[in-house]
Amino acid sequence: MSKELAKTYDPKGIEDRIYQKWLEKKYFHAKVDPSKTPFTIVIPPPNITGQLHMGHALDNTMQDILIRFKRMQGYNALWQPGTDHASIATEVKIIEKLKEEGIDKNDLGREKFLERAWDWKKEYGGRIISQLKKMGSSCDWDRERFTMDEGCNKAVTEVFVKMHQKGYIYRGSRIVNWCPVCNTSISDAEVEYQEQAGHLWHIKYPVMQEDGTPSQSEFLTFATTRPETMLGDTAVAIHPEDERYAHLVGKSVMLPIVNRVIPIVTDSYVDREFGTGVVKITPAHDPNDFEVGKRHQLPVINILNDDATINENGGAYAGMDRYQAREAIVKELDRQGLLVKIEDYSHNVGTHDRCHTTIEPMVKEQWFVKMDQLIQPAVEAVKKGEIRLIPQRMEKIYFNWTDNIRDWCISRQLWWGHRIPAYYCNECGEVVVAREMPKQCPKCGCTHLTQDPDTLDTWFSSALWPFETLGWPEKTEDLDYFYPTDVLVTGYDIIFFWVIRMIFSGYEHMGKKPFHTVLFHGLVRDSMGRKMSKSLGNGIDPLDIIDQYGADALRLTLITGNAPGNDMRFYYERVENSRNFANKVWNASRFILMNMEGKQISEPKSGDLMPADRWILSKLNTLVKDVTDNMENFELGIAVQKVYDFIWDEFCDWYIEMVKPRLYTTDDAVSQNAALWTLKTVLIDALKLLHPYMPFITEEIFCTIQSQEESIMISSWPGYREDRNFAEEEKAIEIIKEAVRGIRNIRSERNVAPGRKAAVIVVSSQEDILKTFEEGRLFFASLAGASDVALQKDKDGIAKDAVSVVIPGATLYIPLAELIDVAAEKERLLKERKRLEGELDRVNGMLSNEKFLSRAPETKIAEERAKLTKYTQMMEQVKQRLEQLQ
RNA sequence: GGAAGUUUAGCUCAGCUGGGAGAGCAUCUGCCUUACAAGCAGAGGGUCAUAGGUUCGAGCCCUAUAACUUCCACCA
Repeated sequence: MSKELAKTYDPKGIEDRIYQKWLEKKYFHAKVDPSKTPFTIVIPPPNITGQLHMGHALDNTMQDILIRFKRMQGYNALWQPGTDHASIATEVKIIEKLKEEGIDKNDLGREKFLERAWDWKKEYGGRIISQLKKMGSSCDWDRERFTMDEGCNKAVTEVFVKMHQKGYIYRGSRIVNWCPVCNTSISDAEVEYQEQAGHLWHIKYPVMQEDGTPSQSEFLTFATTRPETMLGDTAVAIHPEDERYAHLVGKSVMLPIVNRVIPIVTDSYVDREFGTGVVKITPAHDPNDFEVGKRHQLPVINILNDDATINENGGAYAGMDRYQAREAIVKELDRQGLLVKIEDYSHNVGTHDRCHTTIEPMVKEQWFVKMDQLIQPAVEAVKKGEIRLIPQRMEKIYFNWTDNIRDWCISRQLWWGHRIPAYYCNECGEVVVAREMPKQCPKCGCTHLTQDPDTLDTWFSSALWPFETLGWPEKTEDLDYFYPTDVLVTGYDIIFFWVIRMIFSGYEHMGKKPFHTVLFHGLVRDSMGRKMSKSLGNGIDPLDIIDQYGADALRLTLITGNAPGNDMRFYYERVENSRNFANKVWNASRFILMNMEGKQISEPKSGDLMPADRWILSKLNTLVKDVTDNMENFELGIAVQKVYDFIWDEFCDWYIEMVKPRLYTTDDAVSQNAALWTLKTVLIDALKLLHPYMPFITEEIFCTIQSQEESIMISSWPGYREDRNFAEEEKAIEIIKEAVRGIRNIRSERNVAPGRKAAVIVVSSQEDILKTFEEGRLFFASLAGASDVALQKDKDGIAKDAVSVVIPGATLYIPLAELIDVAAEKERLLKERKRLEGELDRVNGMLSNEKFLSRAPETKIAEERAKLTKYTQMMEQVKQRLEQLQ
């Protein structure tokens, strides 16, 4: 590798080359090693249908930062990758593709369909993986898994059988959410409610008289949003204490059109305040009605086919679409004089979160997971802090769900997925749940059994992800060593789908939590705050950004200023800024390399370090401590902000500038060596701190400077060192910085041409301050644009009207003819006096407050006392100057 | 209906356990100073939503209010 670096950083080419090297060197690979502590993250497996989007980019950046950080700290870091078969999402895609070819799924048949699905997986399953590699993700690709690979299949079957034995999985007729387009049931979590404008139809049913005929005058009126469901009505309900209808208790009504006599039942589910206080009961198509039906032993009449057309129970309406039937039925009721009125009504309609079809509640025989007991350890774990959610407020959302937990419908009428390991006897109907197809029916002994055609909810397998990827149900070394994993990083949008289910599954099957920390991030939105979506066309492709600005710039953009769990907006301007920072780092390194050229650099003796060297080393030392602390606490955005500020402001804008005169103009080899050694040392440690965030550029520079070392990613994380804590030098350099800023300020204010040099006279009665300036004379002159720096104890010989700068402990004079303007000088000093008066009032106020002195911590009081001294001193200097100008 | 979040500089957002308000972008001024114009130096800009309270001290804690956002439930 050449030591010649280009003038601007160009990530193209560099990134791929470096990633290739990492792969070849197997740096991402983690092996069981009892001498090291493991640190494990399992990736939220992306869908095989998926393409990398900004959400993935953020998610994976965070994981990679943590993994690289821990790896450098010496942990045996494993980032377990893989992909998800994404049952319904993939099946929908394949059906679409088949449609383009004019093929219907059902004509193709299950086996052929699955072949197509596996082809799809082969073709697209790898796409997202290669995209993750572009991001720089340091996953252990040797361990890549798939939720439908052999091991995961085994795990799923094992879990299903075990939970069935324990009674946690059961089969039953329940109201499920049915998607008539996808032709499958879906879980409650997959239902998305949308506010829709609709109508409220007020309808009346005639009350049956004693003689068994419907009354012509007495009716029960109620309202409904889905009039077509009347075909399946098996009762009407009133509140048991509703006096208005007390006389009807025990009577019946005639269900029009169908001409079925149905009972009037009383149930406290009815809200007397709503509408007329009467509810029609359709047990087959409404979850609440289903419950009422159970309580009153009402018949359940399903009136819908799976595609939401009316079935044979709908008589004349059979075959009609649900909405067609609705119209026709309303018309018929109107004709019979039973339609009271139609109101506009806006209400929430459940839709399928994938296809946004209005779901139809239907009674179906499905498989469920009984949740009430299973969820308990998951609740306890978060309550007791065994599992920490970041940010903590996610706990409330978590408990809100667990407190209202409902059984989980896990069967799907799909083909792509884990087929349910349940077998039905063709002869006697016996249901057998087993790891393999039984040879014969245990009840009747016949050999004709058929496997349940349904597959499992895709989240059923991902719930097992943290342990199935490590080898479960086998007892593997990996499982023993890496489980429980450490941190899970994911978006808050899948807390119910995935996070909670992994937690209870971990406790249930492993007897241990799956991870100790869940780090949530928010959504990446567009610059207008909208969700990025295909329909809006406002998505930004991370790969385009990588192509334009580099993966490092993208990663930095996503993590900077992003607090856990908060949504963020994506701006090109911010990526540009990140790119600029990369360039800054690049050029600082280039500067250092250029100056190192041909020189042997050795570690200087402590006494050979200049105050500026000690200052930056001390600053770096503090930075190392702070950044490590922040990262340990998952404050990734704060940590990188500090590294950014340090590199740009302290290191580049001050230290490098301070050091230039030593490199350019001195013949002092000892001082030069000290400067170069410090530059290199600080740069390398800063690069290490930055590496988890910007892996490529840091690697490129590190390898160029440290040609004898092979990679920054396996170098060790810097530690805080007591011997690099230089409080005195920090203070001294801060004084000089203040002086430089003061002089620059005046020069700028008074429009002194940058090239115009002027002498500076530093006047201070304090030996230590004069010494500081003496030691920093060289760089002070260059930074303050001074032609000469004179140091003196008093202001003898200085023109009375020379412009001055007051800093704590010293007054600086610039005897430049064009700056002499007594009036302006006075004005400035008066302004400064006013500012100091304010400061002194504040400090004095605090220090004269008895309660402050008795209650505030010692350190705080000492701090304020120091300020008092400083401001008093400065005030004295300002007053003296003002007198001088009189 | 229940819950959570947000409200800080013109814009987008940080601000860790309460101890003198920060960043990026944008704006204004001056600089192509041999690492970097993707840069350097300087400047302006905030009653931290409102009203109370706790505290020696509140952007941060408590209460209420307002606006916006999101999640959960789904009463026909």
